[in-house]
Amino acid sequence: MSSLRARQKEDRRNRIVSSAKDLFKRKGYDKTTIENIAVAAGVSGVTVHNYYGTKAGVLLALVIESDKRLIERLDASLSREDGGLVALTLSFARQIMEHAITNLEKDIWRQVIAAVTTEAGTQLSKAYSKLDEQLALVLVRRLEAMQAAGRLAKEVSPLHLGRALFQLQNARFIEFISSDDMTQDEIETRLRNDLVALFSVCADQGNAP
Amino acid sequence: MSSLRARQKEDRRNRIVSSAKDLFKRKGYDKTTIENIAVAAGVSGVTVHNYYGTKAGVLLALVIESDKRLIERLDASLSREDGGLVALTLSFARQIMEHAITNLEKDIWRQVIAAVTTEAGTQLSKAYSKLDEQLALVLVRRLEAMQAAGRLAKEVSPLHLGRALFQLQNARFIEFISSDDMTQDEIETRLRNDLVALFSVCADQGNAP
DNA sequence: CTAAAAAGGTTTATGCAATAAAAATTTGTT
DNA sequence: AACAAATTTTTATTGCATAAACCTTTTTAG
Repeated sequence: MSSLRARQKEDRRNRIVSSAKDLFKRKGYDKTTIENIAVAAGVSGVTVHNYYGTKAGVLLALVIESDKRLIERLDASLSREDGGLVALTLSFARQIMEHAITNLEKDIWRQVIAAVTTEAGTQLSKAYSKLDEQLALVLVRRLEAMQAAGRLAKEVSPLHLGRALFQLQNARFIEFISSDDMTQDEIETRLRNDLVALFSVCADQGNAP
Repeated sequence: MSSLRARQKEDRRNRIVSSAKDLFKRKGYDKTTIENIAVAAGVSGVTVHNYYGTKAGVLLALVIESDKRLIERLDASLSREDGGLVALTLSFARQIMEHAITNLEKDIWRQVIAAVTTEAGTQLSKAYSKLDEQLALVLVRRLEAMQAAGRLAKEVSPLHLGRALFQLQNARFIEFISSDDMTQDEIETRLRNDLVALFSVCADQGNAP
């Protein structure tokens, strides 16, 4: 059962987040104040703080929402991808960048990245990290499918490979949003270079002296 | 020639940064105010802002100093490393983590990471990124040496491989400082898993359908 | 050597995020 | 209907960040 109180709270949360999203897009992150958000949502500024801790917290909540949708779309879309590992990873990266820029400006994404690290340990930050893990698992599932289809050597660990590829993609994604001048194409090139270089190393070279 | 003005300015910069380093270590980052730093350095609070823009800017300046020293030590130390790629990368990662925790607390490093992304485009942020590039080049030089010694296949690009390995290491480093509970050993394990998984993929699997 | 000019720092003032404590309101219960 | 509990709003404070006016000190030029 959901009491009136619980429903009202949920309602306020929704109003705060959607007001914030609206204002962030219209006025930019820096120019919108917590007070602006509070007024638009019909609550007091302190309540916004009580709910989300910081202004960045509100932003994080909003990003988490839209990322959940991304994961579903990505999972469906990548299953139609039938190239090699490089193509798969690049497609993965491209869709994430696409999703990012269609939703928010780069400078707002920079705030997101910053918030995730400074607020490490908070609920929202953990929730965000969890989504990252789920994104990595989307990749892992594709690798498992490839392995089952005999297009990936048996001795490779899909889990570890998927996580590694995700880390690499994520690092390049951060590079992408860190500069307004950086284009998607340039990032794709860099990521491709990473992958080609790594895959051109054979296992025996990696380990032995 | 350096005019009196230039020398005075340099002097103030030094006083600000060293006062800040001292205070950050003694009181922690959050507890030290810009005003504290200013008083300790014998300047006004606004001057600290004029010089470094933000409190995080002062922190960045201080980190850049100590990172320069790291690069030199790392370059020397890695040249004595004679294992495979995995061993090389792990040694690289270990020394960076070691350097990080002996200099500053994890929560201060989180502020550093956040500052680099939010202040993207500023002088200090660019300077930091440049150091990252130099760190990557330390790795690249080692790979070139390995290739020359015939311990790395001719078709591999040391530049691209070095950058890829650096990105991976850096992503795991950020993971390391993002949680107080995360140990160096755990990060090493994760990085090793990344590398082993990536190197177990052969070039033909990576590309073709 | 002195006076104007330029450079750079300080003072002063304002806006906003973040936090804490007290006060007021509303919901839930007996 | 009145009381108790939960939750929000009010009110107040600290500190980061920034802008503008004001001074001091160094340079430069006569």
